[in-house]
Amino acid sequence: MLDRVRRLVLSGGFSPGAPLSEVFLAQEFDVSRTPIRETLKQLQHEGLVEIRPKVGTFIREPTRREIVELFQLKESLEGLAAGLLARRGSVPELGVLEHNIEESDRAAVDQDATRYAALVHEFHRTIITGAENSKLVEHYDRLMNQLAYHRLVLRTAEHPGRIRASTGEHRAVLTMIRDKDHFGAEAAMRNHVHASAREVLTDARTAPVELSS
Amino acid sequence: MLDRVRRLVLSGGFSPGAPLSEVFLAQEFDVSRTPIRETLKQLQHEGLVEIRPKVGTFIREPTRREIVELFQLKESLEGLAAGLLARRGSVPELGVLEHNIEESDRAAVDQDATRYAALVHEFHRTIITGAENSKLVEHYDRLMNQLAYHRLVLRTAEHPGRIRASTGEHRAVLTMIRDKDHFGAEAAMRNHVHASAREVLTDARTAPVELSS
DNA sequence: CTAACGTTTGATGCATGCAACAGCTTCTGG
DNA sequence: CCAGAAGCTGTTGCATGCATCAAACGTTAG
Repeated sequence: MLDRVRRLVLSGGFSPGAPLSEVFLAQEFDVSRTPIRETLKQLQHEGLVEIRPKVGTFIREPTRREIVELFQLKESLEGLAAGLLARRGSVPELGVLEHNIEESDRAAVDQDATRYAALVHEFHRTIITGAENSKLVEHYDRLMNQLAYHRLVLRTAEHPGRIRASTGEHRAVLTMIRDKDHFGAEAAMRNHVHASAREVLTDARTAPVELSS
Repeated sequence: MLDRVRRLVLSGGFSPGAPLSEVFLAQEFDVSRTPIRETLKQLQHEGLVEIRPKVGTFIREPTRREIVELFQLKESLEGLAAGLLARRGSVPELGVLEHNIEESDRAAVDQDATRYAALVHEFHRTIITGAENSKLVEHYDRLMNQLAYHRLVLRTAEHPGRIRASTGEHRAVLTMIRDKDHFGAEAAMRNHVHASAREVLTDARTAPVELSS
């Protein structure tokens, strides 16, 4: 139930601020209001919706400031993941990551933005899960849900210049992991996420952003 | 409602694995099962309890591995916070932190472990909130809830040796923040959390721990 | 015309009741 | 004495109904 409602919210079918009536969702999923209510409370806890008591539930649009905050967190968490992965004894993910970058390159020259975005997502997620820290995965997922990934990133993926820079940064991260340089891997990943965040934030709107330094 | 039940769980009145019956909690707080159910679902999402479908809700004891994972995250998040704080233009928290360390020193010489632990907690929390990143605060709170702070840390605070080392590390962090050395502040904080985690983990049980490097 | 007020409406908040199921207990056949 | 099955019990899962309240609307006095 939770996943189904979450998917509905993240699908983008509703514009931010749109009301999510309990009775509507109940009819939509053919259940009673009770399980819907439980679900909405959890989604509120995830930051995806806002429940105004006695009024209703609304899809939450993160403010620009919150997006900056989320990217700061993303940078930290992904850096941690890359470092942990580089520290592991054997890293069976290396092959997957290598293959992913090759595919990404191909998608880049084909200008296939959708496929490229999917590959980038897979690259990052492979590193997160490869860190073998289940709590990190939980926090990361939570983070990415709030970032409403698709809306922001898919738009960015349409820029060819960004595509090239991104695969280069991915290669840098991969090299550090292969060399078991956990300090370098963390730095490379943080640099990559930082650059990517700056790109997304300057692209998404016109207002200037200070992400930090 | 959520806070009340959470406090009850964190109070330590129930041993890990103890069942949390909905009807019991409903009577305890003099409400019906419905709001209790909603609350438990959220606490499950926070990782504090485990809901076995059709069976019941139980207080969740994190495994040793999960505690290690949580400390890895803690190190990363607190490092981020210290760095962000050091980057801020003006840092009004400096006075509070300075005062806190002085009080901590006093509590240390008095061997007042409880007061010392409270001050340490306040020190860390001041830095977290001082980073001015609301999402970071959310994730941090979530993290600390799962760590069942009191149980692990209060025990550690009883070691005088650790007390002295800890205030020293606190001072190092504070100095870096005052100097606006965000790189150093992050490193100092991570070092401090790492050492503290190692202390807690080796103290809590007898088994050896590899936190990382 | 405007501002304040009462009314209406639509939603949530919660209590309650029933069905369904996991796990334990007990009974029975060997 | 033991293994397996049947039922028993306590719990959750969910539907439903009523009370409550916020916001919108219309009404009326000034």
